[in-house]
Amino acid sequence: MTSPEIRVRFAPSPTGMFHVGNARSALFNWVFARQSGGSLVLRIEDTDAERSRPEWVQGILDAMAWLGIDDSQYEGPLFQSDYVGKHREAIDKLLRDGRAYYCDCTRDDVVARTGSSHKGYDGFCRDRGMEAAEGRAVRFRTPDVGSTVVVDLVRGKPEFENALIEDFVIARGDGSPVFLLANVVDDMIMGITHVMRAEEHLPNTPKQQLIWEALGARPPIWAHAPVLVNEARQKLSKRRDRVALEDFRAEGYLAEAMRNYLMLLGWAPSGDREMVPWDEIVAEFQLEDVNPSPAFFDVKKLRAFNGDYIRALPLDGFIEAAQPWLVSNKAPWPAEAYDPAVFAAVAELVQTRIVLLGEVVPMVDFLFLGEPVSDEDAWSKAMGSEHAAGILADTIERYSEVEWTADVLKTELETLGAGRGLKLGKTQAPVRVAVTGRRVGLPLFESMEVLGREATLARLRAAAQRLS
RNA sequence: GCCCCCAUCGUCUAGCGGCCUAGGACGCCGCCCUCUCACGGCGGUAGCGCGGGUUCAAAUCCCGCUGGGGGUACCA
Repeated sequence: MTSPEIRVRFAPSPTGMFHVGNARSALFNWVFARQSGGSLVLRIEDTDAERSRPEWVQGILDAMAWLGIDDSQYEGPLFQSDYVGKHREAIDKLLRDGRAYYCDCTRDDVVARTGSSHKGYDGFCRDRGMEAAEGRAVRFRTPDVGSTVVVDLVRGKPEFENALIEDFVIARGDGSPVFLLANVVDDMIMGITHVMRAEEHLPNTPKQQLIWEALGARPPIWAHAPVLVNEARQKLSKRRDRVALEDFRAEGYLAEAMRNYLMLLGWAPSGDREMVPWDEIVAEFQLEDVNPSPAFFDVKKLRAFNGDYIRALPLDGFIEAAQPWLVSNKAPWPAEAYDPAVFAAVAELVQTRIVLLGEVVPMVDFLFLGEPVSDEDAWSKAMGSEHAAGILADTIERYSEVEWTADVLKTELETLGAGRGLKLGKTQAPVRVAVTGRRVGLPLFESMEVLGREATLARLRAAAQRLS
């Protein structure tokens, strides 16, 4: 089963935020390398100087580490720009072997000749025998006959007729190598045996395979995973859709939930299971089992997953995971107002009520803020009842003397409401808003017990005064 | 236009010729639990795109159609 010679790579370009599609490709590659005993290479494809930016490189590294793929898990990062010399050598070889030729046609020339902007190159310079010169691009001479069969682990053997593949550019007029070629040469140098990437690269594959063969090497085995799509079933796009991994992380998605969910897009573990321990996913995943049809990146399902993962955390694990939202500048209260013991006292109640870690804040802010948040809508709904003022007054009176435990507090309010013919659900509403500022939240009596008699009474009095 | 890929509930999927009056999960809708909101429990809703074959038997195999998607750059 173990095939040490298997080598895969993840080759993102640092031209924007790391998005969920990148994440899935990284995960697929990593898992494949892991379970086959092979290795993973991280290669940053930074040859598009126009759009590449160094901070995006760090973004890639950080995002991968968050998902559990840190630099101990891969070779690299290697940079494509360090290999331009090799790319140049490959281009020269192809030129020498007659597999490529110089071309000085502009795009406009081609369009003018073919009468169409999407018919592809017409082969005009194929046999003009031009020498190297400033501004002349290099084109790969594709075969006129036969076909190129791509061996793809998820799609079988797509076949492309060579005559339909245009003579594509492999080096620009300024001599710089183009992706199609650089990508192949890098893979060759790095000993890549399996190339797995998203489906959008499938049309490139016959061209790249032709380059592998022209360079005298055996092409890798390919695997094209389906694209991730939005609700309209279009490929996820960073300009149109919310896809930045960093944003999900900032909202409070757990890395474990994210990577488990991502693996489920196009693949399913054995049995009727979805939440699966990571090591089992690593053991079970098979590229051959990947579903070839596009998958909708469903945030609703991701949310449900995240909630499940949060609830599955041991209590101390949950408290730790919530820390960034509790003590950083993301929290609406001053740092000194935060009391870990207070949070610990309600943490279990919080844990079952949130789906995103960021939701801890509105859940516990009444404990750390000097005053409850102001919510006019909640106020008017809870205090609009004719009983509100009376309930508040009675509650203040009773709560001033009773034992301060959740059970007692509850019993007192219950009997107090019963005297007015009200169920607890009704009676607690004005008290909840007075104390926490919100209509919904943690169980009221436990909340008051933790808040303490003094603060609770102060808030009840403030509310009673405002009402009168 | 041309090339290529894809096609099971709204969504992600299980299914790899008979075990399927199609299973699970999310969503949605009820009910139970209940101090609000959740959690949890129970139940329900909803699907094999269409037409031809092949076969004793097709969601599963083949062909066509339709529909969707990707690509079509001196971007990656």
